[in-house]
Amino acid sequence: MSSTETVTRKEIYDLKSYDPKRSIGGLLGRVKLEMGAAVDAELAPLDITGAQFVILMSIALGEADSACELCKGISYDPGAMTRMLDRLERRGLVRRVAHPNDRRTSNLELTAEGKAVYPKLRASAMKVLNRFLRGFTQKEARQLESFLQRMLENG
Amino acid sequence: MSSTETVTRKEIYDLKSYDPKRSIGGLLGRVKLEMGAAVDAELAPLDITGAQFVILMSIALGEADSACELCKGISYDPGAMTRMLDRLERRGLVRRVAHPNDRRTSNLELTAEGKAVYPKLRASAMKVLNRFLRGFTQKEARQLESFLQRMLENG
DNA sequence: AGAATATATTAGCCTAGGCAAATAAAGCCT
DNA sequence: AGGCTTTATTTGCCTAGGCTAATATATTCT
Repeated sequence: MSSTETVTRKEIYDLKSYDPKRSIGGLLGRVKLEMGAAVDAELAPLDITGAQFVILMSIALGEADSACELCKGISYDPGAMTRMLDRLERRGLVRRVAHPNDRRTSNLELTAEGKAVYPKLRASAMKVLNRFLRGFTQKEARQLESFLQRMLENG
Repeated sequence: MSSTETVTRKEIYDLKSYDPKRSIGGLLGRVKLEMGAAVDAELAPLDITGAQFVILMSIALGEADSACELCKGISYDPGAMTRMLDRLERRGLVRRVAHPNDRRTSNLELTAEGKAVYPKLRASAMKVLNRFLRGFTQKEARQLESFLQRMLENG
């Protein structure tokens, strides 16, 4: 064993090297913030917020058809979800339809207007995302996806 | 040119392949959310929130010594910052000291208690971050940092 | 110096999410 | 059927950030 051996660490950051702002944590928060603002700006002409976008997408893609499922899917507060859906319903994008067998819940559907804006939402989000990924190769993007996926599984 | 050539795309996502939830955007939001919750949980015993952590770190590292600089550094609302500093001051972690040459602003300092908790904050944040990065090699972590940095520069 | 401009902070109002309690309807157990 | 537990949603209250206007200093420009 050489006296100058490189120690193989299990941990990524240690007390010496950890710089909050340049760390993955700091960068991640920052990127999320900027990307969120960019999405909001992109959707503003449609009078739809980034938060609403997430809900609309979930419904459109059939990932959830009730408030409860929506909450489970994205760790969102049920009370906040009620109000979110109230807004989307008032806004004419979503409809609550009585569930045939369960009177506790409502099935959620996009209205005609909701279906009409959906492709625009999709395109807007994609546009922003592609902008932030300018200069990335497909391989790098897939790698970044996999890194984030792994972090999620570690959480 | 072969009829089966692979088209080199400039854009990472296209209308066919873009799946919001599995996209870098969706994953990023999710990871941020989970990591934020984990940091909050880790700091809860110290009665300090994740948001407060960010401010305290900025002050501790000398990245900002006034409310205004803090806001600039992290895109935070000035009004919210006033109230944030009010809370930190009431909490006994931060002190506003008169600036000798400019009576509009105050210099921000950590109190003795602030300085005392600082290492704990640092350790807590690091711990959470390392947990989310379990299984990552140093090389992968550096690569992830660089990806995020590039996204930030694209923003 | 005096006016116009820029900067730093603060206060008021609004929106929106988190939490806990309330309500309602299922589902289960016997 | 009657009672206990679970599930789904809603409501009220609290906290906290965003936006705008107000206030107080500084700075700059004649």
